[in-house]
Amino acid sequence: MELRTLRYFVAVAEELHFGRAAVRLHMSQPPLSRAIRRLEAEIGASLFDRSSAGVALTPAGAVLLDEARALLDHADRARVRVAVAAGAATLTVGLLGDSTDPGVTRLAGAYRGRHPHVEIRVRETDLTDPTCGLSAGGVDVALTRGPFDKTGLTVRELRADPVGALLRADDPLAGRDSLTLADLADRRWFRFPAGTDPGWQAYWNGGRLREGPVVRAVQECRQAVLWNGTVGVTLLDHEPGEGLTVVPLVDMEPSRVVLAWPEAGANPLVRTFVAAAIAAYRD
Amino acid sequence: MELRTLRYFVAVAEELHFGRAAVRLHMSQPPLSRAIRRLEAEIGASLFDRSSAGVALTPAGAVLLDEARALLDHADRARVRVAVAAGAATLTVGLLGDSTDPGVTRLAGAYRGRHPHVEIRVRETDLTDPTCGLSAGGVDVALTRGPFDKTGLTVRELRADPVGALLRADDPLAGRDSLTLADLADRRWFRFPAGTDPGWQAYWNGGRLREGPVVRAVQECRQAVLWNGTVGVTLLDHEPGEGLTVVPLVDMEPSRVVLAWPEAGANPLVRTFVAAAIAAYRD
DNA sequence: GCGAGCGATACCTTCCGGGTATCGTCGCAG
DNA sequence: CTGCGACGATACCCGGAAGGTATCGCTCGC
Repeated sequence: MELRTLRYFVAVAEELHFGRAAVRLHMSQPPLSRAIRRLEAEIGASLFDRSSAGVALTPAGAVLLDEARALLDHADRARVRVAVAAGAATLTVGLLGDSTDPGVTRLAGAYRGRHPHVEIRVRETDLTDPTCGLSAGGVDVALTRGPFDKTGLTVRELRADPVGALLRADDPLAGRDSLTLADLADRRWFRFPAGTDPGWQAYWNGGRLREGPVVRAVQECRQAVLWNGTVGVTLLDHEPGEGLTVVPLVDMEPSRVVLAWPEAGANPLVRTFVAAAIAAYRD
Repeated sequence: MELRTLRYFVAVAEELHFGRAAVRLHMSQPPLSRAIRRLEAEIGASLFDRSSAGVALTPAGAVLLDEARALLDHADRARVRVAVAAGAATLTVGLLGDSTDPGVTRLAGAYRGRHPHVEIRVRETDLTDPTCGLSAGGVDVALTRGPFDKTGLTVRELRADPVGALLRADDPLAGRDSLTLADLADRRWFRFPAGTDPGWQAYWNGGRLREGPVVRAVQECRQAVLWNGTVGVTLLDHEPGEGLTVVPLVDMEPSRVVLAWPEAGANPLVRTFVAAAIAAYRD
């Protein structure tokens, strides 16, 4: 009954679906099934009813779910206390510049509530670094958006937001209910400066690099759209700003809010932050 | 920071000596050192000061010791609660017959205090089965004495008691301060019935099988000594009984109180019982 | 009746946790 | 001051567990 196994169990118990739980755990389904079976053997009781109707918790499983959550939470708190005792109780969170996501402040607040002795520093970066300083160092964990080069990083998706084209209100396409990328194929798109992560750049360009003005921040993007009709991609629920409208792009991947942190050598508090973030975004 | 690693850490922190901790954990010293180093790397702080003067806890280590104990205890309780929910909250403890060890009742009491919802059944056996019914089945864990055939069993030593020869008070050797096995080489020793564990039989015969009356219980042994001067081996601090004395045997291994349980397929509560027993015997 | 979905099984590969042997360092005794 | 013993660290090896891919068996809905 190791903690890792309990994390597996909690994932399955919450998803009530081995496949989805495996995705959440970044592993494939067979070893997860096996781990749960071993856990059941060790506990001496079956934890799930697997029927054709789906997966359900047994009474013993329900008890273990409570216990496992409490135990994992306890472990997280223990980690933090040790870090505090070691004088390493600072966590630097990288934040994607101009983010209007209200979850961020709620998240930081929730974390401070759980672990009041940890000092959280937020470092905001412009749009040209989707890792928010992770690759440059000095940042322990980044709350940002994909996609970007993941080598050396662990990435956990928190949410997916549908996106749309940001257009001038007087654009011929501004009145449409929805658009496809083909509708915008011959437009100018804004670019990021040379050296920006290619995957990130390509995403905001709807799949391929195109010509257009170079910008670094959300405000610059808006101005580029206003000034010369450059196409921008933005979140559907963003307030577009004066003179601008947003039209849903039906064939574009949603923008994924992700948490990213170094695979190794990380600040030990990162795990606790990740856990808190996942819990906060679950609602 | 898995639970197993924390158990390792607690052992080292309590022994303040890697070698002894490794013995206690039934492993060798190098992997233990490595595990602790990995834990320190993961925590991001050193937990021990290793100096030539010995091993000492750092402040962070002291905090982790508290946290780890609490966490391991929490895990044990969680185990028990799940077992209770699964309706498997019965533990059958085998006890070596005629044991006068006062720790046993204290132990059962301590366990009931920690885990009041677990029903403990005590099954007492005579001296001919040192595994107290473990090998026969129906017993989850045995509180007994070594040595015996350990195949398929895990054995944990709790204490070692010095032993002496049990002699009639009017025996020529009864007045001696101490004896060696050589002093008793030509005596009759009691035997156990055929089929009794050979190592066990040999131990109480001082190393080799000898001729003598067949007995099954402590009272029979005493009577055999009284009736015909047969030699018995018993604990130094046992009350020998009317007409009998005990003389220390200086060249005999002490008698070890041990806990034994099946290596696999065990009742999941066994681990919690073992933990409680070790804690109770530590004093 | 058949395909899709889902958990279980089979089997392979990799790596971690365990082992033994040995080293480096330090205190101590002769 | 030099050899020796104690002790933790290091080097290296091996078996098994944990992870992966491919596939099966069952059930359900169309």
